Amino acid sequence: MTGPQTAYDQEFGTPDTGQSPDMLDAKLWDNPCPFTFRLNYLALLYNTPLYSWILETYGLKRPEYVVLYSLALADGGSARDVSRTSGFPKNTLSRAIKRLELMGLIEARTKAPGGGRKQALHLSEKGWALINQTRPTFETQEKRMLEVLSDGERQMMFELMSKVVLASQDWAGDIPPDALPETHTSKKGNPQ
Amino acid sequence: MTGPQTAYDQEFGTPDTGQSPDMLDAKLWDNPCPFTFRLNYLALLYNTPLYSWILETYGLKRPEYVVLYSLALADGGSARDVSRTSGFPKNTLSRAIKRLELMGLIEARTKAPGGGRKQALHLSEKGWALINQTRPTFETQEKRMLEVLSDGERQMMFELMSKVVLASQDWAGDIPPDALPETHTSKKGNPQ
DNA sequence: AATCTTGCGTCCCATTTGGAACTTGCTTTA
DNA sequence: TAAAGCAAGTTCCAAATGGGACGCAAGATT
Repeated sequence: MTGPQTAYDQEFGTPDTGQSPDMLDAKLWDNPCPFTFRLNYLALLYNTPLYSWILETYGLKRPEYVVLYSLALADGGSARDVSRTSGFPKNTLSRAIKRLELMGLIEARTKAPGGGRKQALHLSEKGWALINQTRPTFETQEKRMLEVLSDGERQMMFELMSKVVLASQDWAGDIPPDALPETHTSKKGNPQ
Repeated sequence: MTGPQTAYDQEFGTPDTGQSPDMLDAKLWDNPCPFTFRLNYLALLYNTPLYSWILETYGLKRPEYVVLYSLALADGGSARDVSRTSGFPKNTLSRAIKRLELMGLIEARTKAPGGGRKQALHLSEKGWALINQTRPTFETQEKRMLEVLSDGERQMMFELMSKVVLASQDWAGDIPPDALPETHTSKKGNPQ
């Protein structure tokens, strides 16, 4: 379905419109993808302030902090593991890890630089300290975020989200070919 | 790329540690922030293939497509509106809009370049065509994503997410000062 | 009206990002 | 055991990104 619709009646000449058609409302209530919009929007609202706080307080960029956080949860993990569970490409993480090593937040890898095969990474004493110092803030933010929900609702939410994640094998990875509106019928054109 | 194909523990011949940490499991089940991890993880799995498909098929980068999608939902919106509802900074959107205009996907703004005040943006005929052609794929992906849930569960999920979004005023924006483990003064608490 | 204030859009430029090719080393196969 | 295959990590470099300063228009204040 493609309702081209305009969710909000379009004004033709929007008269200066002091009140623009509240785009947020449109995205929330008139969106063909209401779920994934909420997903992205909440992630945004959650991540942005936290990571900018981390940056100005500790000088760590997001991929760097993500590595620390990941190792705190799965000590001995590899760069590849972090990549797969966080979405950052491996070269970005390679850089991040190099810098963390330099800062003494993760233990120096014995493997000679030049890249070997899977390298197990470990937080250093300092790395653990930083995580213990910062993680509570992330936790608190998540708690605040879910404060509107009752205990039962939170539980339900958790179960539903888990269910979707666990089934992600079924839908993630690639676009279903039959969903594609003519990817390459004729290379040029899309003659509509 | 985002096709995690069971590449988990392939071997446990790791010399010393021996354990294969399975970081994904740790992040799912051992995370102090289980909700926001799922949020980010699902957003990642959803966005990545779609936007890379858009890029190779139509040559539009993510901020560009986001502008189109936003206008399709709220025609006449401004760059600022898109920024606030999508999280991209305004200069990134300024560039995106310029390019879309150049490509004829949004109607040329009358306002002289040099920046005026709020400018209402509108999709062109071509812009609508592109959106009508692509939006179904986004929709399908969302449907596939939620296929594991029953109708009732989907409904519940939708309501819970909406509730959290609607209350976002209460928690978004800034870190709660009392949650901060001492930003720069004497440090106390949270040792360990 | 004159002036101040606010806030949108643009430009400049240092920094960051990520695709692609490469290096290295484990694993498999013959 | 040699050779091929494959996957983790690194490097290179062009491109994208976003902070900050600026210009400009529409309220707000007097």
